[in-house]
Amino acid sequence: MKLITRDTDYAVRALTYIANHKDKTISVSELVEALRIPRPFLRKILQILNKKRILKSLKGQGGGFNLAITPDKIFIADLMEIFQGPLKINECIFKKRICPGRNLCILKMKIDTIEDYVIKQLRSISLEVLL
Amino acid sequence: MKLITRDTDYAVRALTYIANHKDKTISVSELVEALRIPRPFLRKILQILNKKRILKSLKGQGGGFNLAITPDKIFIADLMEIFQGPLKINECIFKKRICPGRNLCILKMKIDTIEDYVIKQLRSISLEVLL
DNA sequence: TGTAATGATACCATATTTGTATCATTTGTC
DNA sequence: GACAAATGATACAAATATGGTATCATTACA
Repeated sequence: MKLITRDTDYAVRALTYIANHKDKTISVSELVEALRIPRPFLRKILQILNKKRILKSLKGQGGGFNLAITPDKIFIADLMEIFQGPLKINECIFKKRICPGRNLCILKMKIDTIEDYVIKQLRSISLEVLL
Repeated sequence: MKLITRDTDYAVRALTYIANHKDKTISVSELVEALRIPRPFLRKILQILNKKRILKSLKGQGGGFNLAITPDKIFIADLMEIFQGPLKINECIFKKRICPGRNLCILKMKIDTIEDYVIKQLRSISLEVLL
C-alpha cells in the first residue's frame, strides 16, 4: 500500500534541497550528486515541477532550477496530485458498476470519512514544515 | 491510490453475502450468480479465506462455504492484511537506503501519524457493521 | 462409482511504476 | 559566431503489481 510513490518522494527531496540553497541555482548534476537519484528520472520530475510552476528553470550554461514559490506554499498534497493524480484514497472500486448493495455503501461512507481526514492532513504539510 | 484492492473488495462482497445467508452453505456458483465476480478469481479468494480460517469449506456435492467466525469478529483491516499485506500505508520508501536527512524524517513522522489513524479506523469496521 | 463440489498450483494479460535514451532548444563564454 | 553546458520534449523499455485463467488433484454425497 503506497500512499507516497517514488516520484513524489524524489520531488520532496529535490525541493527540500533546492529550498535549502535558495540563493543558488541548482543543476541536475548537483542534485544527482547530493541525492543519489537516477539522473534521467530526476530530470523528468524536475521538468514536471517546472511546468507546474513549482520550480522555475534556467537553461544554458550555469542553468538549473530555483523555487518558483515559497516553501510555505508548497504542500505534500500538491506534489501527490501532480505525480499520483487526484487525491482519492479509495480510487472507487464501485465506479463502473451498479453499487451492489447497501452494505458496500456503508463501507464506502466509512472509507470516505477516513479519506477526508487523510487529505486534510496532507494539505497541512508544507515544504516549509520539513525544512 | 488504492486503499482497497479488488480482491479485498470481492472478499467483502462474498463474505457479506455468506453472512446474510448464514443457515445455508454457499457454493461458488451461487456467489458468481449473485455477485458477478469472475469465477476462478473468486475461487482463489475463497480458498484463501478458508486457509485463513475466516471461511470454512465443505467439499463434495452440496458443498460450499460458511463463515468460520461471527461477523463481529471479521474486520476490514483483517481482510486488507490478508490480500494486501501488512497495513503500512507508507510502504516505506526509506527502506533500502540511509535516511537522507532530517526533513524527510519529519515527513515520515507525519505520515506515520496519519497511518495510525487510518489503521485504527480500519480495525473498527467489522463485517457486522456492514450487514 | 460417477459427479459436483473445493484444494492446490502454475500460468498469463494488463496496467502501473520506475527508469532510460535521444534529440531539440536555449544561453553563457571564449 | 562557435562551442559547450545546461534544460525541454518525448518516445521507449524494464520491472513489478494487479487481476484473472486453466488444470489437475482431492473429497464426499447420491
